[in-house]
Amino acid sequence: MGQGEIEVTAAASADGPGRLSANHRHQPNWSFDPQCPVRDVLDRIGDKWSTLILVTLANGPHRFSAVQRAIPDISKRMLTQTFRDLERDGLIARTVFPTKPPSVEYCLTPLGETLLEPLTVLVRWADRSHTAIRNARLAYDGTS
Amino acid sequence: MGQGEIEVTAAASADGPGRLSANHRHQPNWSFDPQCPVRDVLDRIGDKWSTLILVTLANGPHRFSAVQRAIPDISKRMLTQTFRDLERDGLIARTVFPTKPPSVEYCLTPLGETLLEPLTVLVRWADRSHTAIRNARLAYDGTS
DNA sequence: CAGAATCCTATGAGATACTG
DNA sequence: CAGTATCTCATAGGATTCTG
Repeated sequence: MGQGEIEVTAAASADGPGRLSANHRHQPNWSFDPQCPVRDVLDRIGDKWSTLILVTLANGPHRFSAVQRAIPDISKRMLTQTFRDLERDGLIARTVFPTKPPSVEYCLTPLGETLLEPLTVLVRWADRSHTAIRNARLAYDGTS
Repeated sequence: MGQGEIEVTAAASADGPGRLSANHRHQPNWSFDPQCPVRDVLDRIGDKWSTLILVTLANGPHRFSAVQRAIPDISKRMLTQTFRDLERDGLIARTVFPTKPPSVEYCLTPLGETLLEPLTVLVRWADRSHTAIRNARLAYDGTS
């Protein structure tokens, strides 16, 4: 399986995650149902901050404020909330050090580390393609 | 570069896309600024429908209604809007066939196809990991 | 320092009805 | 069929203030 040929059935593997619907044999022979596990997970990852936080934690544990510095425009509210969500999903772990002013450290769990590969592939693509995308936008906006 | 070692500098390659900030040499020596190209692109891909639509178009051109069938709960409004955004970003192309009831076909552009690899890697991860995530959620909710 | 609690607003997104 | 046009609502997320 190279690059041009994509196995769409990846979204609908044998054990049922793809939640197959009326299979017409060809054409749209699968669908992304609302409670499809792929969507369930992607919806969570697809928020504004999760990816950024996970990639930030890619090179080791970081403290609350360290992550905030790495992502300048995230508010403490959103940072806390996203941390909780990621922790709930088992992607990051929270460690509290009972020092004078308490310090908290966040790090990736083994599960979270497995997400790094897909994410960095995506980030690298974004990095490589942003110029082409910007040009496309300019062209589109100019044409309209 | 295997799996455990992630090159975070992917978000800040040589030509500047990572938008380096105050480089303290170690620790948080980079940051995701608001107008960082990576974020610019990720924010768009990270909406509720883009990924689903792109993966749907992975196996060939689809008509408006065909995509709608593949993603049952998307409204025409959102489908149209997301199509426009993806077209503007140069990821998909729109072709109108002037038949009696007009039919429109959407397909990936070459640029859009390059996004398929990152996306399917992510989808496959979601497919593999959703069980672990669900369990983590149950454990977390139980603990609290 | 690392949050928790409120308050408030922008916008993502559904429902419905109309059209070339 | 493939949209466009409104209307409406939920909620993601920002700003601010307070605390162990």
